[in-house]
Amino acid sequence: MNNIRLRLAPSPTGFLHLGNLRTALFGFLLAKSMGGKFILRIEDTDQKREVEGAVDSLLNILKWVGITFDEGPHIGGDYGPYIQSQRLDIYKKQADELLAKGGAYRCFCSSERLAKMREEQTAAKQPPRYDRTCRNLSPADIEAKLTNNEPFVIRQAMPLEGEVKVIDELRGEIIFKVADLEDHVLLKSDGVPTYQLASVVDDHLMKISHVTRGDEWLPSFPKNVLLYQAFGWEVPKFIHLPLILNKTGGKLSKRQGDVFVEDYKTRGYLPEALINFCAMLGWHPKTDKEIFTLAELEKEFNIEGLGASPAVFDEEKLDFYNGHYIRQTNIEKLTELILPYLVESNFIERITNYDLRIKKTAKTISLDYIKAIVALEQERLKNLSEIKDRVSYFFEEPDYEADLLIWKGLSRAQVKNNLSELKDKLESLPDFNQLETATLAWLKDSGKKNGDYLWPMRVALTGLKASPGPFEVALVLGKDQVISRLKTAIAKL
RNA sequence: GGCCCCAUCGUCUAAUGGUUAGGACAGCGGCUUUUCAAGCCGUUAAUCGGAGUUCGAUUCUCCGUGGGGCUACCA
Repeated sequence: MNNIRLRLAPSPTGFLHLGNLRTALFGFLLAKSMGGKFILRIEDTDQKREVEGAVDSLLNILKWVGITFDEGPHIGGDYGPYIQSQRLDIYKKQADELLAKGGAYRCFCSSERLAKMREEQTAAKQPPRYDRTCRNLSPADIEAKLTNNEPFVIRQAMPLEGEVKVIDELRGEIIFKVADLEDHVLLKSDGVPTYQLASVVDDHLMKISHVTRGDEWLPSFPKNVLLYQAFGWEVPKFIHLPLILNKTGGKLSKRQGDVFVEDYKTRGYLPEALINFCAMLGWHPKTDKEIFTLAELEKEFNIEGLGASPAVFDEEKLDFYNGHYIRQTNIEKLTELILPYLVESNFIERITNYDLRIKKTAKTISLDYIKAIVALEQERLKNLSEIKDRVSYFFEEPDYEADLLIWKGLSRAQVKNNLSELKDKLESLPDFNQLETATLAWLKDSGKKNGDYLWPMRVALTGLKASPGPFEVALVLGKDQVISRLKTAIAKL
């Protein structure tokens, strides 16, 4: 066992979106590929933004895509508790220690004063920054305020001059001037730590070896490094992952439509597709291979393949992956996945588990009937929910304009005649299961053109411009339905 | 405004101080064919701009430009 440990540290403030999923995935894959552990830690230090049930939904959706943890609030571990709100005493102790070491100081400034200060700074075209008033308070002053029960926060005391060199694994060395760093708040006046304190303390105490986080944290990276140093702790490796952008190059947000993983799930995207797609967004293997299962990624993922530039999320490529994995799925499983969509769109109802019937006609149908339909659509679907727009004709008589029956170059009368001939032919078939070979042979022998008969037949059965082929549809529908629909079509002409 | 990050086909990306700048998605064309899809074959399309280093820069440096992020007692 090595000492590689990575963590996912989400705030329970809502649903997981695609960007978070990718961050989670990369952390997980990095941990697994290096033979390390992956830990879940809940960062709930902002009680105001917390959303009820967010942790459960997060756990569910991660489980659905296949991301698992070795330690976390739901399974325990040697470094718990794994929920920050249950670690308040730890942060308090560490903050006091830092106070004693001189790496931090108490600040008694009121939020009113701070607001006014920032206002003045902005007006004077100065960067808004804490003016360090309380940094130079005498011990006597502090003692007096303390006995007076004045509320205070604890701020990190940044070095006054020089620069900080930090190393990001993807970008290399980044140099910050210490003068640009603010003495930010570490511990709020209610005793709850800010992210800056809690994450550093926890990453150290939980022995995290590689910190993966979004690159929106890059500006506070030097402060974090300084904090590690002030504590006298070793700085872990940092990997700041680039953001995912929407097609217009902006930040992913719910205003742009579906960004939550849950949304993709309900629209019928498979976890395999989401995983493969996210993995290729910012990571590339050494070869040209672009199709990867989670298991393969767990072996082949690496830091070297990671890029530092932001990536635009392209749903067409996701569709490609999803179509691919839908085609890979075996028919039993696919049927299982698609059944709920058929129920939801009121085509069928489930009396008991596999006791199915067509809703409109109350006709009982078998699971095999659904399976046959799914088999026909499998190679056409880009996502599961599309099924509802393409298979209505299996559950009700199709409704269409008579003109649709007419194949190019034929007259109405010819089509009508062709359909009649075809109907007679099919009716007289000794074995309906042989309809394809029999019909094709009949057309060929009598010198007829396939399209002149098969297009009208297909439309008569489906009512659609585009659909699976007439023979496959006919076989699923059964002889009686086929003859009946042909008659309906003939009557239309 | 200040600080920081990023920059190769429309999109995701590969490559190296010397390549016909490669692959994938999308697009387009073809094959197949009763439509659609799938599959196969082919094809259009890119190194942000300007200096510098160099025999040679897409690659290294600088300056622009563009995009993004941060700038809270949020994460």
